[in-house]
Amino acid sequence: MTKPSFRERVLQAREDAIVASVNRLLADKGFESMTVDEVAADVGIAKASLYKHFPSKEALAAAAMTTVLDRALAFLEQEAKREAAPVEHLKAAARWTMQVTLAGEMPSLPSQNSTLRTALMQHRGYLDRVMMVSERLGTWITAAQAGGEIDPKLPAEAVLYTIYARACDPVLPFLRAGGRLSDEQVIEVVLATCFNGLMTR
Amino acid sequence: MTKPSFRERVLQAREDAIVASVNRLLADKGFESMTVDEVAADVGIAKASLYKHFPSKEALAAAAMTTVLDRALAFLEQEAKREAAPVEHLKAAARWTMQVTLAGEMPSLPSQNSTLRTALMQHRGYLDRVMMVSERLGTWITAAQAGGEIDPKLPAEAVLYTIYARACDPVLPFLRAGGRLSDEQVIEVVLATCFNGLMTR
DNA sequence: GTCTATATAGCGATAGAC
DNA sequence: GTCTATCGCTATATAGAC
Repeated sequence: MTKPSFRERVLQAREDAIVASVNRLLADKGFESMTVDEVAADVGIAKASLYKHFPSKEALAAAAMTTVLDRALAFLEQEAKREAAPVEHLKAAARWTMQVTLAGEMPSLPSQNSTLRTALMQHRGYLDRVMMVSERLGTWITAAQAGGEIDPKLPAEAVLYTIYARACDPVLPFLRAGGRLSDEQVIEVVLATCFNGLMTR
Repeated sequence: MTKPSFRERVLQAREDAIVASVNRLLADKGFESMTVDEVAADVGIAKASLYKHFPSKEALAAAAMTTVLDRALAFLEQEAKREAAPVEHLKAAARWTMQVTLAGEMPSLPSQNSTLRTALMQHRGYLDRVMMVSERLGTWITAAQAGGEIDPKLPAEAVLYTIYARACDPVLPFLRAGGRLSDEQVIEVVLATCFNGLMTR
């Protein structure tokens, strides 16, 4: 790990700017509707220059998703140090996810048979990070089910997917559009329905 | 309401076939990835013929969404005749929605700033049906909250959106892809997490 | 690596014959 | 109303000068 040269650092900064733009546009319009021209315009460079950094639109998106996963891993690492019951860690993870989503920084997953999906499935860095996040959450889920906080009758993978799904929950933007709740209130409502259910306890 | 001629009936049948294809393709790939050429090929007619029936791709999708809403209204009407607690009606509605989704017959909503979304917002028939479905569910939600079955502290619109959101819950296809659960089991698991929450009761 | 300019392909929509 | 053929546009991606 040698010290990066000035030239390398300015290049890295540019790539960070690109990824940030992609992240936002991806969250706002989705992969299919986002165009490379838009990204270039948003970053403020020529489209051809983009392709010197990333070989394809899919690679662009994959870099954005990978970056978000790195942010998630950083958060989870901090959260793991906190003293709390496993289910509280899970709630914190879901809350973080929804905060990122409402902040417009959560690139929407490739819903179905997209070219992006096949590209991601071959992207080592992406898959590795998904695995790491899943394992971190998985240990909390197992512990929470063993302790009876999370319903032990639920398949663990169902719990995992349910938490993941908060990242693209359409209830979040809908409730915000209603205008009667602040972003914080929206998150607490969805968090409550997620962990407590719709029915009265 | 005069009896339709033979010619009218064969035309209606063709439009039904078109809508059915659109419905499936929309559920499978989403609006942006679905192409009009695909629809034409799937129906087995020329693309130009499609445009004699529907003036645009958006109109095609709107017709599919409207048809699904009609199916939903028909189901809700039957469900309303059944003797049951309000919350049971809501569960039945959510279950029906998920069944349609897993059957590949639920056109995915326009996630965000799509051209489809603006088109739907000007489509009278679509908006009317959304209103009717929302009102039907709304009365059950109000009754269930008054009776204390659904948590009265939750905003009614949050309950409504949460039930709507089962139509595009990514947990459904993910759990199915896991291969360890039948479609019926997948639905019951998601239904349980929706109404009971992740935590043990 | 950055730019301007262009290649190439696919898409929504239409023209016009039958 | 159905078809074949095509328009017009936009998108991803690249060539080539600097």
